[in-house]
Amino acid sequence: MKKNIIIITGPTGCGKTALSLVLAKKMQGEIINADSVQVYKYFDIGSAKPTTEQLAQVPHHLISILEPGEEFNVGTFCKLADDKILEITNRKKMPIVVGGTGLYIQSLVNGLAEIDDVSSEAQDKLKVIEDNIIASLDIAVANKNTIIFRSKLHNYLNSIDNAVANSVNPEDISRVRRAILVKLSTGTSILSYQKLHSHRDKNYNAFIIILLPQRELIYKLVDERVREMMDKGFLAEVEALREKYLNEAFKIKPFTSIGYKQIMQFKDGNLDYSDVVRDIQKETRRYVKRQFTWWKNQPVKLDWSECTSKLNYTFANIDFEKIVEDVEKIYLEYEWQRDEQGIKFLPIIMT
RNA sequence: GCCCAGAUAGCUCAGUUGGUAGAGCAGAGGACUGAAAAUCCUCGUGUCGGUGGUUCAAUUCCGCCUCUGGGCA
Repeated sequence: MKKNIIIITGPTGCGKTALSLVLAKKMQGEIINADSVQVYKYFDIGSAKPTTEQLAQVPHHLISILEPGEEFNVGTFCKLADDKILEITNRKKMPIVVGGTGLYIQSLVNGLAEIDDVSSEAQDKLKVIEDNIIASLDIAVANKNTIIFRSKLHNYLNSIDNAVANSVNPEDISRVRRAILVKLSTGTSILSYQKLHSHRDKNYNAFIIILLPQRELIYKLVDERVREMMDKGFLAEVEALREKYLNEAFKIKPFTSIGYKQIMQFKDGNLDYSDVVRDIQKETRRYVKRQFTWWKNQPVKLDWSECTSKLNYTFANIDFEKIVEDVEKIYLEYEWQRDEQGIKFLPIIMT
């Protein structure tokens, strides 16, 4: 029988942490982190990790488990989270997955195409190919951010895997690279793997609580939160990490995330101090927008059962105890066994 | 009070030798199957400050008015 899990997600800064603590205490839960930056050690302030006091209140998993240079991706997340869910369930506790990384949650619930890890040979080969492209370009455009570089890489993909090349935008370097790597490594097109999987499998009975603050409200919360991060010493945190990793920094993934990226640019002298806060706020707003798009369309696209309930609150006098009471009632009313999909979606609107 | 320069998209501005306009930023919508806080796609109608005049036609030329800078008394 499928295991029950509760998931709390929503845009950054909407109160997921606060809600998760209250819910975990009430339901004998343990929290599993589903945030792609919080898995890294030392990236604390900028990733808005729960504080030490908060971490002590309830058992937390998959937070600060990696050194910054370590590789991590959706696949790894799913494996680790699956193990934790099993472990927690065996302890007769409720697994509560909390985080804003939509892809992680989707993949945990719906599964992931089964593709072996790409070989290091494939990775080396891609590197050689990219270096050759760079070498063939004029110095002025010999940069991986240029359109010309990207279109040449896309041409290469087209030569080894025409079908994916047609389905991927040439500018979309992440997907172009991934497609090349899979083809080089396995000899099979990534499209074949994806077709085989097609998001049909459901791994858990998942009760997905999604916090949806009104746009203007969340933008205000985001602006405030960025200012708070600066007050808490965000600059110093990045400065210390920068000194620690120096020339390696460009290889370290969490440095490319919002906030860390801008402060690094500032420290390199490529961004004025007056623009740092403004830029971080702006990028966070855009990120929030992407998260909205993701969650707005995900249930329909993945054929999740429609939400039968919806909760509304005003943020000004928000009471997490009350929310948890309401949430628990809905959760208990729900009869998992009778639901074919095993997925329930509970939006919480905040105005 | 006088002189000069402005007033055009939410913001900063470009432009129309007279035929009702377009960039950047901000913003909005979307995609997403092992880098996802990543990566990428699409989207610009606004009394061209108000008013009167010249003209077939005015945001554009002329007059007056209002406001905003700067200068001189």
